[in-house]
Amino acid sequence: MAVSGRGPRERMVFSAAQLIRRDGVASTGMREVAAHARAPRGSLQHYFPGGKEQLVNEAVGWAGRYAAERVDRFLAALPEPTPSGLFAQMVRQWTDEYGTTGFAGGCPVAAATVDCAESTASTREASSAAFAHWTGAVARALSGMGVPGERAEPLATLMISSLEGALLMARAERDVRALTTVARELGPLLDAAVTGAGPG
Amino acid sequence: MAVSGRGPRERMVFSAAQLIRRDGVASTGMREVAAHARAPRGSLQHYFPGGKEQLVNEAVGWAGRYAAERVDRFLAALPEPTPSGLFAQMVRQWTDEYGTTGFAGGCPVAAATVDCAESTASTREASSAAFAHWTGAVARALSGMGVPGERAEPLATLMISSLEGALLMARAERDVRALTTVARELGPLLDAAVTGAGPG
DNA sequence: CCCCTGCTATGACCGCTGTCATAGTAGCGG
DNA sequence: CCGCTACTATGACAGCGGTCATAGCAGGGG
Repeated sequence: MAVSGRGPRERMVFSAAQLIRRDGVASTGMREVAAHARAPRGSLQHYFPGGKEQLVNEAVGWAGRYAAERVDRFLAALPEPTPSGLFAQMVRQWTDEYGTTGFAGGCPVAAATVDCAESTASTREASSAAFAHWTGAVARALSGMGVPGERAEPLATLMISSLEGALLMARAERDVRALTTVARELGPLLDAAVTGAGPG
Repeated sequence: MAVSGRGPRERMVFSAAQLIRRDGVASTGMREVAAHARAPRGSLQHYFPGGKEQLVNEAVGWAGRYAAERVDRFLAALPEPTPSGLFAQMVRQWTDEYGTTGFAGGCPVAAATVDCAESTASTREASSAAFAHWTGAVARALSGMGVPGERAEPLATLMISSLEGALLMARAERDVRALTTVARELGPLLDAAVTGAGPG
């Protein structure tokens, strides 16, 4: 359950993301990352000469790419794609995890933003890029479903914002209530955008 | 700009919330809190014999009460209260701050959740209670505007989730775009609930 | 003056963290 | 065997963290 990628470098980035999303950036130690990845401690300074900052940034970047790729996969798996269906899948991924393995982890990008937005410029930029990557994937998916171009990105932002916030509440409450609520409440609004009739 | 409350104890709780929402829980030191509050270091173990955990929990509780009280004040200040108007005010508070003092801080409850949800049970409970307090205030406000009772809390959850998530994106991007977007996109949905016609 | 209580003041301790320095090993081309 | 490169192995260091121990001070009742 701990190690998956092939190379030690890849494993360390993956492990960093795992630990960060559980304990936050500051509480995650370099030695801990190496141990979790079953990688030698000496490899840290070899693969990440930029130190912890570099490792964290790569973990955040990996998380952003992973989230975007997940969106693509959800889209491909939907029999007949609708915005609400996609959002339901995105939420479902989390309710499934929380139902089976518990409420240990949140989103690593959120953790990096909270911990480093003010202190570490490069990490804040990595978080921003990760959000942009993710938002872009969702917006493209919406466009492909018939959502007008100028409404795709705002709706993608709304989806990701709601998901991130509901994740926070779900972890605090140890209950998926907030997640299922936002999925249910937002569904009709998202599907209504396919017709092209939007607000304001 | 740093100190406001009267007693040293109150000031330390307030300062803790300020520093936590900027740097996260783990990166905020006790000595730093005392200095920020212009309070003597020796008072820490006097007022907070439970250590950092107690101080953090009280800061989170304070933030929850403050958020709820803010909602009440927004409600009272609105000429003719609507759900979208309330949400716009809640969002506006943040866009104003980010416009004037910069993107240094986020929500202390979010920070505490990210940093302590898995490691410190009492802090996770404090976060949960803070969210519940806040959600309750919003739900009561919605009810007072004519939103049906069974729809008030889900919508309140949606509002707070979207706000929290947009806060994360705004800090990462150093741009209030996500905040204004969720306010604009969610407004019509919220106002539509006043008529009583809801989804599903 | 004494004692007690609320609060403040400091210094020390220990554990942990990121980082560096140094040295070692494995493999390989020549 | 040499030399080179990629990677690993440790030990040390300096800094900072929360916490504890101890002592000081102010003030008020008796």
